[in-house]
Amino acid sequence: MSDLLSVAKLAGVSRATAARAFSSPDLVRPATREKIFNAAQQLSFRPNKVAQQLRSQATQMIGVMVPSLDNPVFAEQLQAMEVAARASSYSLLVTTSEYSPSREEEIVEEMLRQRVDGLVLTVADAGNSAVLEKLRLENTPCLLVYNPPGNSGYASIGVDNNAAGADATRHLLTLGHERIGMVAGPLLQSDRAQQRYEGYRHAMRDAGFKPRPVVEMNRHTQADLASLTPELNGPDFLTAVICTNDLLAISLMGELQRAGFSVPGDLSVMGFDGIALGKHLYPSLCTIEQPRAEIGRTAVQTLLAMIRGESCTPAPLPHALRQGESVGIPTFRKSMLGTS
Amino acid sequence: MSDLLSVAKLAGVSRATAARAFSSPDLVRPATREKIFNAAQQLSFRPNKVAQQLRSQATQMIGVMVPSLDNPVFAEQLQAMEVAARASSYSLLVTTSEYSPSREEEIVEEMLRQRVDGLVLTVADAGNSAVLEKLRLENTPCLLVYNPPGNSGYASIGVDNNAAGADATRHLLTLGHERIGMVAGPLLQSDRAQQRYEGYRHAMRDAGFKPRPVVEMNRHTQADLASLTPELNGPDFLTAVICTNDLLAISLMGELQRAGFSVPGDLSVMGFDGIALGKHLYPSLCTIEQPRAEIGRTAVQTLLAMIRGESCTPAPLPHALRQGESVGIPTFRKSMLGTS
DNA sequence: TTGTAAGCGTTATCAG
DNA sequence: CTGATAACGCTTACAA
Repeated sequence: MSDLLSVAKLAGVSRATAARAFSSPDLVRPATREKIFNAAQQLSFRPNKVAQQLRSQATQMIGVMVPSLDNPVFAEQLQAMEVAARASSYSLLVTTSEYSPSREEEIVEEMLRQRVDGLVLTVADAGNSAVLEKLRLENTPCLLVYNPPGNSGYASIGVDNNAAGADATRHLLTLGHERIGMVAGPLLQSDRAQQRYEGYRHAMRDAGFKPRPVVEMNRHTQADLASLTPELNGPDFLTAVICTNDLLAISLMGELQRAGFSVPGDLSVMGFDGIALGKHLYPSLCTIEQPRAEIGRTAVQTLLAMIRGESCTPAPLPHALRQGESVGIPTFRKSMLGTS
Repeated sequence: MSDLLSVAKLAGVSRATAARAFSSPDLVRPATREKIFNAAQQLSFRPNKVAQQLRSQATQMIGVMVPSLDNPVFAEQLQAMEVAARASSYSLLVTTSEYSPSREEEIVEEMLRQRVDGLVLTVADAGNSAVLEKLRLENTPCLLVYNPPGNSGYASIGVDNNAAGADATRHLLTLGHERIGMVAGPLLQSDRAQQRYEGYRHAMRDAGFKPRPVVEMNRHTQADLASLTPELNGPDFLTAVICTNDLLAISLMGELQRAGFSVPGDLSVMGFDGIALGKHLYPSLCTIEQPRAEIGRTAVQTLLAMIRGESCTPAPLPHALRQGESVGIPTFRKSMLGTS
């Protein structure tokens, strides 16, 4: 591949002049500029970013680590980040940690070696993270996404999970539900799920009801009905559940219906995240919508500001309740209304 | 950030020796090696990949371009690619084209400047693509994913879309459907959708039925019922449809049910892709499953082989019919069975 | 306006 | 086994 020097030679100028023709075209006389561009074309010259990066000590690359792209929340966030980054002529180096702390460390080390200008991470548990500890000693700007801020000393982009969990709960309470449960994936692997649970407990207590223990599933994205069945029977059976993410909620709805339960007739189901698909299902998924695209965009913009040396403390982004057909009035209420 | 030279100085050796301690440890005496490692630790030295890349003229980075990460097919493929790439110590530079040919060109140009070792692309239409034309003049290895091979002269990883479209159709025919339609997003933007349609036509004709024109939606991932309604009424109403991707199918099912139609009672719906979520819905989505993870993995491995200089012609990967509750026996058949 | 020359942090070749 | 030195392709003072 041809380089600047050969372009310069062919154009009959020095390497410096050729370089300037590209980086600051107005510093070079139009005539010579033309000669240089022509030469470049003939040689199909293409500037070498690696060399630029080495020389300028900046890569214009940002390192992104998410737990898994199999969950649309992260994919949708990444989609937005990519668009935002490209708009500022940054590139994205993308990795997935598969929720494993050891992978997290390898990945970050690798990205630091690559000299990314900054990092956008979603870690398992920001309050207790080896990677973040190590990163504290570095001076590469770093920003969290989805992880609750506060636990870690790092800036974070996301919603107030605690408040959002409470909002979800209150929505169900308002409809008349009292026996509300919470369904989560492996809890220890998700600080945000924990916060959502806190919000739930808070709202339940405020309303005078006893919060129940989390029903914990083995996987983050797939509910298994058996774990929930006990809560669906007996005198104290649930009339509604909140899942800590949409995939869990969707698969739970499927399992329930397949087993002959009606949603929301027998059980109201709420999700959390607001992935695009949820709107199109039937019944459509009632959920707390995180502004995934805005989160992605804001993450990029905030990180770029940090890279420029501006210090900034991002505020939580607003979540929203998305109504959906998967939630209804609890059964006992409906009959009361019918007979009153 | 400290560099090799400062490590060397602190260890009291030359830069070359320090370098060797890392790249070929057995070429340096254990004692000095230790000194060097200690010095590196003290200075928290971290090798600079950018410099290595410049020097070695290889980045160990592969450039990936997909249309959009909002569609789980691409996200799931990317997830697998990332794992496979990291296993071979390659990194992924990820971009989205948003189905826009002009973006496709910018992106590829950018990646070539970055000197990625190879490219994995999913383009709108491989048979008629400016990017691919341009790339033909370059010597950066390039591999397509999902795009049908043959049209472009580029190797491609994916299933045989034609055969898969025919298989889908035959599945419905076998169940007794005769009035089968096909629903697609903007056709011109997807060579694979076109091939799937070809397969459908072929299978219909083989069975002695007249293929119908595609019902084309405005968006790739969201069906709108109004466009389909005409086909659902009249004497010639459809009993089954095949959608060119799962998102389309899922949203169509939702719309139908919301409008009071039963799936599959009034209309059987098939998808195409096999995204993970489809299995968990109710009714679960009957679809043609593309082995997304295997596609991602194979793409990486094939590209790495090409980078190593091995020439290889990948074979199409096998697709599979995934049974699902969204497809049933056509109504007129059911009543015939009932009264016979 | 253009040229000269010194790096950016590695690695590889060739001597010692 | 170790050291000096020359690239890799570009940018940027500083000079002319």
